[in-house]
Amino acid sequence: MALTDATAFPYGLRVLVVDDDPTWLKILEKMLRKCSYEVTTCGLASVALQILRERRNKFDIVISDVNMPDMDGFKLLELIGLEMDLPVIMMSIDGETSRVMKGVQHGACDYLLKPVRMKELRNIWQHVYRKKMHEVKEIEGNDSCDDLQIFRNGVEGFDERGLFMRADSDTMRKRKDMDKDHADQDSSDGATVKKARVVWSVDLHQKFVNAVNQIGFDKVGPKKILDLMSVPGLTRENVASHLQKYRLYLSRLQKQNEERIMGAARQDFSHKGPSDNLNLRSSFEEQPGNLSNGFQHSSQKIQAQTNIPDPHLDDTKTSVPLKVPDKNGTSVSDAVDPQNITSASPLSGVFSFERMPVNQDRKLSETMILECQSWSGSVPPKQFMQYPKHNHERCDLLGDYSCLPKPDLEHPIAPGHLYAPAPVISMVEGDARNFSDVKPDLIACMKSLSPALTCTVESVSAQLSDSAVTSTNSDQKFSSVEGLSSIKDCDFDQERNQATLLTSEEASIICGTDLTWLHDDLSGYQGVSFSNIGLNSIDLFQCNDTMGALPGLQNNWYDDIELSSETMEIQLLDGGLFA
DNA sequence: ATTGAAATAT
DNA sequence: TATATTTCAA
Repeated sequence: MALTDATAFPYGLRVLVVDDDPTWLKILEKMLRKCSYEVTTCGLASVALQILRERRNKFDIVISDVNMPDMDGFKLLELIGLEMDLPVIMMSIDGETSRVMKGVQHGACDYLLKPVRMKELRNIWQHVYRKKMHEVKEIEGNDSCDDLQIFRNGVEGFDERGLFMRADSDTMRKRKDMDKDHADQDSSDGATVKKARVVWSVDLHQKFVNAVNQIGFDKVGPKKILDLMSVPGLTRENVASHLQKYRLYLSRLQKQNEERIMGAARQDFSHKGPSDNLNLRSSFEEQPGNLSNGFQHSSQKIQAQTNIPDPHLDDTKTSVPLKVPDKNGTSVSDAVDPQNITSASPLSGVFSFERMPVNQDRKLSETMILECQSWSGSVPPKQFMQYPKHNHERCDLLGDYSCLPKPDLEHPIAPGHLYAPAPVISMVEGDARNFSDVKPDLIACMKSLSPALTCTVESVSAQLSDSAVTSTNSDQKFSSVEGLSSIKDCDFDQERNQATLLTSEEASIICGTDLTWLHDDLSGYQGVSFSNIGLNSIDLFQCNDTMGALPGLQNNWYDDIELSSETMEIQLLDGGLFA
């Protein structure tokens, strides 16, 4: 009942701790303070007695070690019981039964063994409670009130001061800076106040994310984050807790993706060797729970999620990454030096994995990006969609054409949406040849999957969402092309596409359905920092085979079968398809 | 002193 | 249940 009820916890009970071991004294003091007791310490039994005599009625309970150099602990116990009738708790390093018994017999109300647990200390108020209860009953014989009430009255009668002060749930933190005038009400008596719960608002989380990204995921620590966030009142523990949750979240995402990838691999390539994997897999990100609940049906704003490639399946031979830009070179990434990023520029600080060990932390950085999209509060939840529940089997490619997104739905834009309409730069015509040269494996794979689809990859938009982008920055884009052979080899018009041809890192290719591919071949890139790139879509190929016949087909690679069959747009276009 | 993990609490 | 806090051991 009330004894264990936290609401009955009496803050501010005055405890005298007696122990000749200064270390223990310190530990106990700290723990007791944490339990919101008022603590006085002393290292000698005789001194303790003296203090108690001098400050009669200034203590509610005594905790004393049994072994004291100057006086036998039991003697002290006896004297205290005799002179001031305070509840005394004995403690010792050993739990010898006879001693414990002796302690209890001599009037100890409890016997604690070192090391003393927080929980035990937290509960010692109950002894005061019991004692008081006893007194109250003796005096009034009144037991009609509920225990708690009696306790409160009784203990408060002990002393004028309220002993049950606790924090008002909401404003402990605010109080810090705003409550200057009547700050005495509950803080003057030094009673510890219960910590207010920190609510990780979107704003706060954004700060957190920014800090994490600035520090670098590999060396984040609660302390550093706390410092960077510079939020008054926020504690390291708060940050640590949040970081814990954050990491949990990221690993969950990663796991989901891996599972999905594995599943897709089994389904799509069971007949092929692993080397045929083009590691251009995509899938929708699972909804991060509440973030998107209620948004699944806000169709047009749905943004397909990034996929994390499975490193194990990754076959670097089949995908030719962009050349790794020299860090000291003139790559765009130099434009924003993560080192120089300050909190004043929340946007620029988002991707700064510069010093992240490339291969080890790839997953993390990828996940980071995921996180940025889905976890960051700045991203409208509606851009995410729920992973459809329907079967994940591959649909027949041709059969799927009918439900492929219409061109104008290629880049669904919501008002205030993170992604602005993407200017599309068409590549020079007649690149099929080059495409084949570039990506023979891809072609082969595509052919094997569906001959009709060969070379129908029309437009690949590179896009990488920026976690820190707020609505006002909705045009900010990260763009890059990767997973494809060197762009130059493709006869890609460098001049015309200069803005989008980022020699970048951590970029992703998004197909028309806004799928983002994160590629493992990007290893070596760290620190995405191309902001302000206005283009977010690049028409890489114009392999004209089937495009004419299938005008509605945009950016649906073989790998998108699953995806395209799962997009909301498709559901909209063909409502019955996934009913 | 810090940290991550686990136990707890709300 | 999810999320925040606290404890605890490394």
